[in-house]
Amino acid sequence: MTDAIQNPNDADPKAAPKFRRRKDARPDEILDAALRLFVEQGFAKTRVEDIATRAGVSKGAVYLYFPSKDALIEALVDRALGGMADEIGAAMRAYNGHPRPLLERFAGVVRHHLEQNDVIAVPKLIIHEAPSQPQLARIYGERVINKVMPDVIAMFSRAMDAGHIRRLDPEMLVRSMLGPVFLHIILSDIFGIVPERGLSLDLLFETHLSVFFAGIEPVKEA
Amino acid sequence: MTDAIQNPNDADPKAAPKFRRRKDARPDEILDAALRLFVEQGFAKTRVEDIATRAGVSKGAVYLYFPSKDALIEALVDRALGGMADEIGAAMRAYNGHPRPLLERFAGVVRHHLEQNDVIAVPKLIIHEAPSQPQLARIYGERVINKVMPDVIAMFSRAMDAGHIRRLDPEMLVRSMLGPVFLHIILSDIFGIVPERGLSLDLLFETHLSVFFAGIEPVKEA
Amino acid sequence: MTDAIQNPNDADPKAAPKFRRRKDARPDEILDAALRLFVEQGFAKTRVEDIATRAGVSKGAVYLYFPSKDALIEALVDRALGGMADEIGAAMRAYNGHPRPLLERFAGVVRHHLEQNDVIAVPKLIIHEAPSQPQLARIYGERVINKVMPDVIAMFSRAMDAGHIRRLDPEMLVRSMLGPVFLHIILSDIFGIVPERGLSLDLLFETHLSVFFAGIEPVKEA
Amino acid sequence: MTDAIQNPNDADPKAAPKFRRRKDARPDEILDAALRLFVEQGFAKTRVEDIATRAGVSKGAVYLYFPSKDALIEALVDRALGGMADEIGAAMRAYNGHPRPLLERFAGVVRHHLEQNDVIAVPKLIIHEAPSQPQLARIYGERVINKVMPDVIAMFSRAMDAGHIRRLDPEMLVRSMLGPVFLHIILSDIFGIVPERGLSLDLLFETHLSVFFAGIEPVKEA
DNA sequence: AATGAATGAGCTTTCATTCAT
DNA sequence: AATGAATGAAAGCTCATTCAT
Repeated sequence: MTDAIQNPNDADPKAAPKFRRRKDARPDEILDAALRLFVEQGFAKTRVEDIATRAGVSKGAVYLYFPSKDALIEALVDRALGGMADEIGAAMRAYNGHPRPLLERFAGVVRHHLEQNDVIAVPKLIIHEAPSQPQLARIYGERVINKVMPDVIAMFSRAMDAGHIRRLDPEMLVRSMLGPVFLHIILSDIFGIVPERGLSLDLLFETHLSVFFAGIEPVKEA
Repeated sequence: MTDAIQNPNDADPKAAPKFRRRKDARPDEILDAALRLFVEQGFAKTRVEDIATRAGVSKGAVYLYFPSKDALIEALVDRALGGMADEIGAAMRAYNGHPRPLLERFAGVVRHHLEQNDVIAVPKLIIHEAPSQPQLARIYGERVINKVMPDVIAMFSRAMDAGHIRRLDPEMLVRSMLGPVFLHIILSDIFGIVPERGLSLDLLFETHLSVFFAGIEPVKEA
Repeated sequence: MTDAIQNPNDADPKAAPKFRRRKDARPDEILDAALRLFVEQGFAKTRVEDIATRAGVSKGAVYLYFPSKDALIEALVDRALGGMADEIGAAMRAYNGHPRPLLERFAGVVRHHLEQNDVIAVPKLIIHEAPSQPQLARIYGERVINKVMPDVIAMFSRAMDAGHIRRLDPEMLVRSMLGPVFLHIILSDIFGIVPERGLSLDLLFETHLSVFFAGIEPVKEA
Repeated sequence: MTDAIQNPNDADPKAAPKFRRRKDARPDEILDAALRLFVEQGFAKTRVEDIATRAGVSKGAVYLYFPSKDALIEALVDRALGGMADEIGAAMRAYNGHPRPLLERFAGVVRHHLEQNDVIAVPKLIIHEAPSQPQLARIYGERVINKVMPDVIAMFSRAMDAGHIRRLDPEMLVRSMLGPVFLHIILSDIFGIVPERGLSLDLLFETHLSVFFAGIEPVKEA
């Protein structure tokens, strides 16, 4: 899943004059090219020919693997629906202690992906294209968000029951947990608003986690 | 602040409840129609003729007031840039006490607009169209976000100096403050993910503010 | 006829706050404006609104006097069909001596119009618009050219009979007489090819008439 | 010289009398269709779709080879700029005797093209479209007229120095030489004015050359 | 399997013409 | 008589999709 934007078409197209690319690589290369261009310029502004060129194939070849331009964006979402959601869900369900260690572990993973700028591309794409491709948002919402959300909520609920954190609406707590990171991404991605100091992600996570965990700590009796 | 997308028929000076119309209201009516359609279906999928029809005029009339389709989206952003940013900035600069009352007041305003679904439409539009219309994001970023952000940051800094809240990076604190609300909007708007219980906005603000303010409270000495 | 481009809209449109322009001036002012613009940019590239503006009236006013844009160009040709053709024809028919004095007199008239750049505008217009407005060329050809041509031919024939000039096809002689002037106009008008020295018209007429008259002189017996 | 509008199907290297077609001939076929229509109806009145239809392709195919409608007319002029100007110039520069034989040879070439109605089409087009496409006139003027003119002038000057013809302004002499032919073309093309007797071109050249050469003959001493 | 020339529906934009005021 | 806002047909151009090679 993480190779979503891994090997777009490593520079030299005719470097392997004999080793025909493993057949199955083609569709993925096309999707990689499409994802990049969709994120860069939006779905509507991206021409199928551009995708083909970027993927190092001909326009016609795209249609050998995908029946339409719309199918490309759907395939992109499909490809991104892989294990992650299940993994996260499983981890959440299996967890029982104070949320902090678990969430800090996930923070590390998210940070990694943000730096790689890979997996994040698909959600970004969906946000941009949601109005014109509502089915995407629906699919992604159903297959990713609705899959993970209940497990996170349940994890928070257990933590409240166990007294690890104070009692709050667990569904809204998810927004408090993810919102700041989400906003940070949007600000830097769309508006190019990046804090002046270099390691902004470090600072973001440090600050956010500090506030969040202090904010959900059980109230200390006087 | 509320005039960002105010109904162009307000403040009608000289009755004439049925005729009138021409010339004055037109541009605003067209922008209203455009905004609605752009948000509903995206800029690319919206045809100029649709906008005209929705505004109750002919295709040609749109070009009487706006030189191109692109100009429509720019005019929309321009129209939304009114006083709001200045007002918020001024309020922030004038403020000196504990952030809570100030932010709760703003929470109320934001809630109101979320329920009206008016002013929020333009930022939503920008988020969707950012890749294909980068100049929009730039303008909005420069004229709104960069205008308000420093004042909010300064307000947080003063509050830290005064010991009202604990010392944290104020720039990141802005993300912690706004992020959860922002994510809530995106989740409900794009993915249609709405908490089952009715008054989700109440719950959102209650939970978020509770966590946020508890999270930034000065550390109590042992 | 020579006022065709005389008074387009002498600068100040509201200089005569009381003396309403003689009603009948309007159509002529519109035609003047139209002729200028048609010659400058061609018929197709000229918008009715531009004509109206140049004439100092509103777009709608043009349609008060002319039923369509096509009608403008036809009216222009009509207006140019005035006396000149008849005058020239009459002069030709009345003439009986050696062609030289007569033609030199006409050369002076042509020179004058070339310098004024007025009457010449309509034939120029016809040349440019002939393919898209064939009826214009037809009318002009029938009402001007075919009217004058026979009289010139007859004049040449009489001159041959009288032994003033040598025997040549009189119809072709007309081309020899007018062609060089015509080409000079085209070269300077379309290609901007103007001889370096200043008084090119002087030189043109001097050279051309010298060659022409020497060329048609009766052959001297050895 | 004759390749200016040469049939694009010449020189077909590998038979295939029915298939073939694609890719190679297309641009020329489109230009041929465009030229015919531009000359027939003018640039503005000709729709790209008409050109496509006439060329036997679809509207889109035109844009496969030419980026815009304007580019078509420019390509037409470009295509016509081939060797002709150079050839004529070279012939003029190389020539030293009495102008008559040289010019009579060229008269033959011109006659031929007039009968073929091929190369002449482009200058005609330029004359008609000059006001709306001034760059065409500029290009043609620079690359054809200004290229040939100096050589013709120089040739006349040499002939004067050698006493072959009498001393006249050589620049104006060019107009005397070409003007009658030019006017003949315009008269027949635009106004449909054709002398009644059949072989008008024969008569034209005979008369014109007779007058011209008699007109420039050195003055005989008494 | 792969290509890329060709197609044509669909969109933006222009502007002659109309008509309420 | 005069205006200029409004109309909508018409045309240029794009690009997803097809298909002969």
